[in-house]
Amino acid sequence: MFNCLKEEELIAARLFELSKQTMPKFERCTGISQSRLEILRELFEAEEITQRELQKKVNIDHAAVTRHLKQLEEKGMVIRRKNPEDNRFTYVSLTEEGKAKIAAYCEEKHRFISKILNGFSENERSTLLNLLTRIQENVDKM
Amino acid sequence: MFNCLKEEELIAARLFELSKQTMPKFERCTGISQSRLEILRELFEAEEITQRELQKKVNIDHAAVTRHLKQLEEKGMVIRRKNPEDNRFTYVSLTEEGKAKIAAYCEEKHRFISKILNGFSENERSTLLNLLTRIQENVDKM
DNA sequence: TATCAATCATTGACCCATCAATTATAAGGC
DNA sequence: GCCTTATAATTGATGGGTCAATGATTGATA
Repeated sequence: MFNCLKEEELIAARLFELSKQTMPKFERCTGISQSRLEILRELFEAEEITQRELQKKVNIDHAAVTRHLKQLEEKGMVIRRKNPEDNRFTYVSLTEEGKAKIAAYCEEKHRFISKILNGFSENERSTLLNLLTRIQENVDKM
Repeated sequence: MFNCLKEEELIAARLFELSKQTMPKFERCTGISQSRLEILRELFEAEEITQRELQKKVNIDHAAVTRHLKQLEEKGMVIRRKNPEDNRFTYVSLTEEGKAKIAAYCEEKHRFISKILNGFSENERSTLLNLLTRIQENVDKM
């Protein structure tokens, strides 16, 4: 009746199901959430970066970024300081301790992803990446 | 250094990004969350079903199911009654009002999904579905 | 120069998910 | 017939996300 069994619907269902199942498993396996690890990785690559810039890169809400950083600061992984030229901006950077910890997280993440894509050929991987990228483009347009 | 630029990592990043962006857009476009709509669709197909069975089908936590149903009940879309043979179980079913509303939601969902998969050929869709299914199988094994 | 608009960061209110603990009921072994 | 065990549902604590409102600072302008 609702015509919900078409292939399109199945794809959407898979995508949804996949993220629903994968997110919590990722956290259990790696010991950190995907968003938080993404933040740390951006910080690692940027050396020092504005909170605003960071927010644009990881693409989650301002508020969520603020809260992540606050917790990371409490854990001693991150330092924040105001831009002396313009007090509205705050720069964020990793502490040495923070940098040291990231390696292990990335290692776990890497292992996790390999398991998920187990059995995929080179060809299949690039096909998949291509298809996902096109979906992403469609979503961006909305 | 952390070897995070491999294709595998890009695929994982896309998948994550996709779900992060799609979920909120889905809700804005359709007026309902994916999980809640999934619950309603299961109820529609099952006529009457145990909360436990429903939980297994939609594959979210018990607690979340309870809370969804409570809200759906308050909105008059759902009715719950205890199994007289075994009071531990509670049956859930849609009200007439609930049934009436689902059609519109599914319509919106359908439109949304079509936009997301815009430009995909029949072939590409089945390839994608196949690849996603294989990822799902890998995730299930973990 | 005093004010208004723009920008960044923070906070509060809310939604949805998880896990762990609790409650209620049923069933089985002694 | 009681006590342990198992199962369903609920509740509480916590984490992560959104949006909307607020604060703080800066820059432009009348």
